[in-house]
Amino acid sequence: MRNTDKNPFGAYIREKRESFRKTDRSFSLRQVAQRIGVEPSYLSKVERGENAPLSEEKILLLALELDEDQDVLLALCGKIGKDVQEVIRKRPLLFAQLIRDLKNLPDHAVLRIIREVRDGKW
Amino acid sequence: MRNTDKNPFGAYIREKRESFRKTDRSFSLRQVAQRIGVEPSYLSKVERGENAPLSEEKILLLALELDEDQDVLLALCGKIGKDVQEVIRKRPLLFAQLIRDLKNLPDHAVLRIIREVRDGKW
DNA sequence: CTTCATGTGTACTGTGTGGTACACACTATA
DNA sequence: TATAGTGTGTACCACACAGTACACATGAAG
Repeated sequence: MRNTDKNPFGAYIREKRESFRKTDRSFSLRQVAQRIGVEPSYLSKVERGENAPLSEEKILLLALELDEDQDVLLALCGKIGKDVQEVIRKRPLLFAQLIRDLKNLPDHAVLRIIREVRDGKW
Repeated sequence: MRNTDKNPFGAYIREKRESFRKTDRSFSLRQVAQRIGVEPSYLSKVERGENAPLSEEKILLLALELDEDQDVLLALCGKIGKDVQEVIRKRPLLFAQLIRDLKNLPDHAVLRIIREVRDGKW
């Protein structure tokens, strides 16, 4: 596999950051890097997809910065939030199986379950 | 935290293996180690909780060996199966949210959902 | 023209992961 | 009593993860 492989995370956040930057000069790479707590050179590598992994903590900060969904950004990095992982690990028989059962359901069916759960029907 | 911390995985599989061993001498540490493809000294460290991580692949083999549930053994190691992870990463908005919503539901409620999904009601 | 901010290249680091290789002491057994 | 098998201690290893530190070239702004 090539060095700059097709991981879309870097390109995605770069685009998002630069779009913010058009109206807010505080969204330079350097300043965003400082706000999420990494060196500019490192964020640069991240944005160019140079196999520079971000920790979950930084990804969550970046999601706040760029007004993105945390779970989506984590997923783009191949990760899953620790809180979600913990839910599964505490009741693996239940949750691992449920997820496998839901794997092939279409979105609208999963959404229906979510709605029913939220309505407190359970 | 102490070196041999309170991770229960090692003690758990040791007990299980030794119970098998009472009726089947092929369940010595060495032979099981060979069957799952690690060095005996390493499995020894695993069983004594000496911070010796097993890869998912070996854990799944061990689950077959010891007639244990794969997801449960993985969970005891603080891991989640790659297949389950992939389901979540492919549709993070749906699944991460669903899991958080189900977090505090009692077992029987989750089971009801599983049953309904399996009955094809969705 | 200088000065400041910006993005990037290069080198380096510590910790965790997932192991191997081999020697050692003990035990069962034939 | 040889010897085969058993569990363990010690040393070592490669690679992934998650970065820092600093120099450099460029571009914008005063």
